[in-house]
Amino acid sequence: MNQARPSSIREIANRLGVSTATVSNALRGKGRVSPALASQIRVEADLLGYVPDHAARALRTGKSNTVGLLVPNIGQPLFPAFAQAIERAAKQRGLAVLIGDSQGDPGQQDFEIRNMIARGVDALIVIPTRGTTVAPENVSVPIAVIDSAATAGNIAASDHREGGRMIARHLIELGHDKLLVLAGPENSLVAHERVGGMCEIFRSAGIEPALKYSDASFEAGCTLGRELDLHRFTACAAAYDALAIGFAIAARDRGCSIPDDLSLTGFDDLMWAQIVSPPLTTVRQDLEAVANHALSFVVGESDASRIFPTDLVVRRSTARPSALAKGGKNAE
Amino acid sequence: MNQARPSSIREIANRLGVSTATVSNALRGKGRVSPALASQIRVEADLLGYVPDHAARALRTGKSNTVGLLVPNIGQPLFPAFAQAIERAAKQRGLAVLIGDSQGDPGQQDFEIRNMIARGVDALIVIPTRGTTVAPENVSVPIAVIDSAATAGNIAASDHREGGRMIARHLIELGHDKLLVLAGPENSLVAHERVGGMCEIFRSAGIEPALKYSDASFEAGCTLGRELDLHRFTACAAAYDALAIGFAIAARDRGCSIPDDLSLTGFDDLMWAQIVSPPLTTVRQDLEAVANHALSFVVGESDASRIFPTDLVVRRSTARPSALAKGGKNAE
DNA sequence: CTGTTAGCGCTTTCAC
DNA sequence: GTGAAAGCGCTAACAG
Repeated sequence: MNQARPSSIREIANRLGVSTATVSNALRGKGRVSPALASQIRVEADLLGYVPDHAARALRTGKSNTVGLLVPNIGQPLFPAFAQAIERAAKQRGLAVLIGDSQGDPGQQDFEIRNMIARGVDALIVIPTRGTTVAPENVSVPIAVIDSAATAGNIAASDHREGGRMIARHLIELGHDKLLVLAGPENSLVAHERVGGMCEIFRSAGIEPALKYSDASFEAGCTLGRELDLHRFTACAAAYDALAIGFAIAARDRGCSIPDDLSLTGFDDLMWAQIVSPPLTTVRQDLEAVANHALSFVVGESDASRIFPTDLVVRRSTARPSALAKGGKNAE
Repeated sequence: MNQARPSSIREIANRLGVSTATVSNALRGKGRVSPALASQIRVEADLLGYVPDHAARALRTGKSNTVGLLVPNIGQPLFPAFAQAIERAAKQRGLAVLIGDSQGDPGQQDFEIRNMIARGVDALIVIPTRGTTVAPENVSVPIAVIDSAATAGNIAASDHREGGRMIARHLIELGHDKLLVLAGPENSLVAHERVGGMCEIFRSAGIEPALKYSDASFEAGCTLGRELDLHRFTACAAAYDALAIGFAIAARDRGCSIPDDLSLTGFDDLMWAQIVSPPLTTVRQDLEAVANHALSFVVGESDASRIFPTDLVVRRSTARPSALAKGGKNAE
């Protein structure tokens, strides 16, 4: 079945006794070709199953119609969802996505950036690994950094800070006043924004929350849930769903009931946030919008940095503190 | 910072007064170049920050050093883990990965295959969307299909059938005799293998399990857990972790305690299988090995189809049926 | 050992 | 409207 050499523009040209330039023009609707000839060429082209050679075109035009996407760790929740959103946005624009995984390693991240540029991507979309900065200087392709409003060079991100505020307001409105914040990694700007937003609101309500830093992982949440003195708090706000879920499991093992003894919130609205029991009150990002803007930027449709609103998703892991709502479980 | 045109092989050649061929040879260690000249060339090359032009090389050699990876839905658990394994295996061989998402749509899958080939990938790795076949005929690049031993043209897969047998043996050994099997989608070959393996063992033990087909999703598991008559069974074996987890949640809501009232097993060992309560007995695939073989195949290091063993992971969701183990919870 | 030459398949002036 | 020709940057024959 496989013809050794796929047919080229020249083959079409020869068979029709026209020039390659005309074929090229006809097939791309550029230049001026008589409608009759043009359609004749198109017919011949798909008769031969002609497919333009990508490398040749890229060499000639200097554009590969490919973008690189660099994620910290595709195995971690949320990044796949991001990748999917980016892929969709790219496909929509006729771009392909070269994927790279930094595996949480800043060195790998640098390497990948170089590597992708060497491979001729037209643009780069980078979700930076924690604690790294991506400097678009010294580099010949547009780079969109997706992280947080506080990140230098950030181009598209969710409003993590406002998300934090929403969570905090929600807890305050329920009447909570003894707050534990699982703040995630100290060097994560995203976590820093989320926690910063929460603390703004707590403090303006005259509450000083207890902050606990840790990894963003489920396991870290477990550890914290096992070790902390839960009785000192009426609510716990985590900077990541994974953290909250780990915390919930550990807390339950200790006989702490959520939300009766302690309200709990997460952040990200992972698929699993609605699955755990009780389903988690959390904040959802509009990944589609973020991805879309990142692509708009790198293809030059937009030149601004944008921050996108998030949604508070109230589920059953939050309730009034039991001291206020005596006898009424899950009171709204 | 950005020099408009990155320096080419010719620039190096001119500056050193040698030919481009010599530079090319020197830089790639091919042909014969005197060591002195070669090192001189290398010095000049990285002085100029020379980076070979990928498109030009691809055009000339006909190889892009890029593989396409096509997954059914990167947003679904397990596929990200796969993608990561493939990416690692590819990077190891100096290949980049162009990622495509079929979004569960056979049409998209076809489109993506064509598209990637048109983009000049050297090879394709396809995890087929349920109910589809990928015919490597009519196509000019090697394709490795990753699915199941029963899939036509499969090149690398886990031994889903033996995994099913392991689960079944484990349940039989515990003394279960009233079996419910959540069989997943009827048109999934992977599910079919898993369930087939389970049933082999159950039947040879004289047990006829009840089979329930459904989507592979968490939600489908919930529905089944809500609707089925749980008292008729001592154990439930699901073809997917997601299904098992959904089932567990729904069953618990109905007051059914796992594993006391009902043992439960999953399949895949998702990150969440160890997180749910109780942690799920399940089967783990060696994704790394599967990914690696798929890559070996497409680069021509291997020409065989291979099936890889799986591991039974026993956790706390399985126990002896309570009728046998009266008074002892979680008896081993 | 090193240089010359001839393209890979395409797009793009520029002439007709 | 159409064609001739140049050349993107690289590698692979072959000649010296």
